[in-house]
Amino acid sequence: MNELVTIFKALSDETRLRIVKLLEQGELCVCDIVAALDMVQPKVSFHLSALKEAGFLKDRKQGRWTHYSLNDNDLFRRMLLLSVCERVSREAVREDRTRLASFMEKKGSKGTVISIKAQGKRCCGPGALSRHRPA
Amino acid sequence: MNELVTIFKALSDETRLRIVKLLEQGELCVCDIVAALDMVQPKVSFHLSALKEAGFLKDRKQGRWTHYSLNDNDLFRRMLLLSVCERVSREAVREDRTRLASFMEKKGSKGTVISIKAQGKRCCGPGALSRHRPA
DNA sequence: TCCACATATAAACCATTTTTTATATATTAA
DNA sequence: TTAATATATAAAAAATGGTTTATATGTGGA
Repeated sequence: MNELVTIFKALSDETRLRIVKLLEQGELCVCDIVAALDMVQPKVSFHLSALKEAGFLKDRKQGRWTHYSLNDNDLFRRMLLLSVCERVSREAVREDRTRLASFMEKKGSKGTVISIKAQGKRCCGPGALSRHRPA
Repeated sequence: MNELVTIFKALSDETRLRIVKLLEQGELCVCDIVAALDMVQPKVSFHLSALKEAGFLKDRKQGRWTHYSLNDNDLFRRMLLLSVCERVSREAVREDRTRLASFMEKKGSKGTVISIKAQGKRCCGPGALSRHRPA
């Protein structure tokens, strides 16, 4: 019962739903999410860790970056993530997407990028992680 | 997005999951639930209203009693309720069931019962509301 | 080595939720 | 009408959750 409570609690916060919706497109590192949500980094880390504790996210450490992505190991959680992505309108996260895109661009042009093969890990939704996604 | 948060918030509390699990068997009035959970009545009313606000319950007023039951109008919520009932173990609510049963019996023998046709409204789960259930 | 960066964690603070206690409302029975 | 019962609501207290600010940790580059 406790696990169930943790699962639902993780999804009962707007910021966390926005994070899920962002990750629908594929993995992101913390600084991407910080830019997309336009929030301070500890706040984002707090919510990421709530989602991770509940089993919704996995992380991949690489150098100084931590990349988070939706965790599709468990069918129930996957179904919930899918429901969330379906139900959070494109409109609701348009600005997040805009900020993310412009942050990505800035990173690209800065030349501080380390080249990584894009990893097409996806949990749900129609799109696929397509962009070349270094940090 | 707000509605989604409300939905998940409603399910992210142990007491409310216990209530859902109790109502799996069919409608109950507040005093039944109070007895089953062994909690004070305003507390139970508070949680019932959270579940109702989120669209998980409907109520039926009859005389001095309010009978609550799972609301199966919406497919998404129904799926969530089903998931909850599936995942909350029988063990986890055994004592609730025991207290409920003995409360029912007491009511029955007290003779203060008003006769109502049992209503087989069910949302999910294998059992059906079978008992003759007045308040 | 030293510095800058990405992220995590801790502590203090603020906000929301839950619980308790008290009381109000409505209904039925006497 | 009065008393008893079932439930709801309100206000205060307690608990939990989220945000902010400051700092720690770990990594890679100069």
